[in-house]
Amino acid sequence: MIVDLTDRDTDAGRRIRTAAVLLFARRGYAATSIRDLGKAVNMTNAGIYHHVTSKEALLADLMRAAQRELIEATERMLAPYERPGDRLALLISSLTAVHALTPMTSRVMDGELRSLTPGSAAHAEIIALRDAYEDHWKHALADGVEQGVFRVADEKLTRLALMSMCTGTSEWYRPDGDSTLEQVCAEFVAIGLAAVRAPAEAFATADFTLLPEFPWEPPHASNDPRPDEARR
Amino acid sequence: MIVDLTDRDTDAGRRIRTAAVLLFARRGYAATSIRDLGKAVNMTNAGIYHHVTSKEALLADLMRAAQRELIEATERMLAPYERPGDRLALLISSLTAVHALTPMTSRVMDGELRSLTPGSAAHAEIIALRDAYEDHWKHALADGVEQGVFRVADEKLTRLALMSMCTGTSEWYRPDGDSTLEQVCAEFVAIGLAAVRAPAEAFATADFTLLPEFPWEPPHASNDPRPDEARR
DNA sequence: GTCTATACCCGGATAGAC
DNA sequence: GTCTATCCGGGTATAGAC
Repeated sequence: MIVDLTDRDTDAGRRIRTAAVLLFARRGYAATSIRDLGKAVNMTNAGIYHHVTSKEALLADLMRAAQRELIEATERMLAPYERPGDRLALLISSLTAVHALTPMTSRVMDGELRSLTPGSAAHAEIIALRDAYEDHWKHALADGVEQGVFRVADEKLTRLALMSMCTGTSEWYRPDGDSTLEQVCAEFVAIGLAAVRAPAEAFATADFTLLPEFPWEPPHASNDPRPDEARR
Repeated sequence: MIVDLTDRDTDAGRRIRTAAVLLFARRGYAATSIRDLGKAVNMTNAGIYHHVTSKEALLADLMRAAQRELIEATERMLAPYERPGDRLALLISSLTAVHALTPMTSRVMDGELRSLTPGSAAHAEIIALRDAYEDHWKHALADGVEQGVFRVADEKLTRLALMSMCTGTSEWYRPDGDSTLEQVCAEFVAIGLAAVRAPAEAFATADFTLLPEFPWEPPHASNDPRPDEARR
């Protein structure tokens, strides 16, 4: 569809993407130069352009792949389930887990949409993908309300509140923190189902092996995320 | 303490700060140039420097003032209350209301800490202010747990989850949306108290007249926030 | 208090050697 | 596939006229 692609499946390509995700997540896209990227992978800025058509195309590629994988993983998880309570529980725990386990990719995905030129094909494409993902949430909530198992004041408000809670993990979750990922997800599912006044039953639990894979996500390291509060 | 101040209380100063908050919130600090700022207030870039010592000092000033006002407003609200349930309810609804009513300032406050040079006095100062604010949350949760009125798996996890929910409103809340601010706050308080397993009693309600005032916050306009999804 | 002009640097991106 | 060298625009910030 769009030929503006970046070098995949080569070793240099992967190293560049990994460095780009790290730098874009930490400093932001606008504050990261191609020269910074070059330094991070021991190349000159000109070398980068052998693997990348432009800085913006690189960002778009990362975001496109991340959004697509999130959608596919979500659909893999939801497939066997029909009940809105199960589907909402899976949406909450999978979104939480993705943000906790791949915080750098998630931060780029959630925070750099504004860096794509408005009106460009890439910008429109990423928005469409994000909307396609969010449709799963809209439908789960609408189905639950329609079937009378959810009681909600405003579906949009509820959806956005729960999504904020889930995506927030990319800012603070640490694998060596006080809670395991399973505990975080269980807690968030409990909060979410309480928010829609769903009766406390047993609902589906996320299978983390179905999560998307981002081969370029840098390892969950030292001071990231929130390097500014490492001392806590 | 720090003399690196920006022109306050003059008309030009206010117009510059208003434009800066708008641009920093929309495009990000790094992607906003002093020339952009000049265009927005009908000045050349050189004119800006008559009111601002540097771009970074301007950002620091905005963040410092916003954090200070948030802290002061929070303390005004909390003052009459002792019970952890009341205090948590007020923390939730005031943080939500501030992010909903002054989304641009809030987005800068929450998202641009990384744009202050690490190690600079301003960077350290803003972190200290943010920590001072978050201490109110820590104490409310710790007190509730200690007094046996809250039951919580991990206090840090709970605090960060609830704060994410509250701050998220700066990304999606619209005054002309389906819910009033009072409804949003009430819903979030209910979710928050459920998250700490607090018994359902009557808790204090936020008095919005005690909220901080940001004289530079641009009016809640047309497509902001989330200009990319105006069509929804 | 705002302008024009300018210093100086760094940004994205390309050409062409090796 | 990576380099050096280069183009050119735009960045922050300052000097000095009005």
